[in-house]
Amino acid sequence: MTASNMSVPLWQRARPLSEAELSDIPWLASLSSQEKGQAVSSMRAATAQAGDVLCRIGKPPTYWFGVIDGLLKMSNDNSAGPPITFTGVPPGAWFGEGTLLKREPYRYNIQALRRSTVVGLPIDTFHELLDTSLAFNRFVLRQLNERLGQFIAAVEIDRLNDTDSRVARGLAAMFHPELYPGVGQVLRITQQELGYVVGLSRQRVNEALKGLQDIGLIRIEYGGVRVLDLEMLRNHRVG
DNA sequence: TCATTAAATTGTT
DNA sequence: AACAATTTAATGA
Repeated sequence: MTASNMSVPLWQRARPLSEAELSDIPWLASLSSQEKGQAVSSMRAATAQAGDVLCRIGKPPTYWFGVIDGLLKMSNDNSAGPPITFTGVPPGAWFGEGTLLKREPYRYNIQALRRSTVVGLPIDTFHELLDTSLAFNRFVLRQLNERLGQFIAAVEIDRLNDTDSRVARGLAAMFHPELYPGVGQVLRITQQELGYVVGLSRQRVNEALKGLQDIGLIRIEYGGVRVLDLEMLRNHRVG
């Protein structure tokens, strides 16, 4: 899967957000009307094709990103060390605040696994909202806290180095209701895409999914997975 | 809206 | 990696 575009042209095709898209953004509702206007007028939506890169390791921070529709992955390919996918990035996700806060270069790549609708809030607006809006601060803080919990869980599972558990954790992470409110009970992801996210072959993912389905944690659907017991999926271990 | 066809996805070897 | 079976998406009457 090669990137079909160069560094930034994704945002040259950017457009204002539709009403439906705006209503899908959870933190907008808690802003004052003035702050909301500020955010809405500076935000841009764009369609990323499969393989498009939204941000690259080492590039200066430009936007706070949101996913309206589709699927992205966060990884460290083409950096020193082995390629590792940190997580899949499903609809409802907002990310990049850590990099923006420190005004440091991105530490990961974000790439579209399939055609996706993404939103960018410029870094300047991001900081203005941080300086003026208590509600916005609360959202960002909660976001950072929830994600910290996810990464701790990730380290825990990776120590076990069990592939079934990696699939379970990767799935459970993307079903996180606070971080990814756009997902719901059914995550739209193909087994091929899940393979990219957890770093396994499609065949291996297929076997792991069947195992998870047998013990009643998920139901495999065409082009997606339905979660039946998120708590058990999170804590899944072999044996 | 329905039938037909093409494309995508899955399950299996 | 390749294959067949199944599901969805697209097309046009």
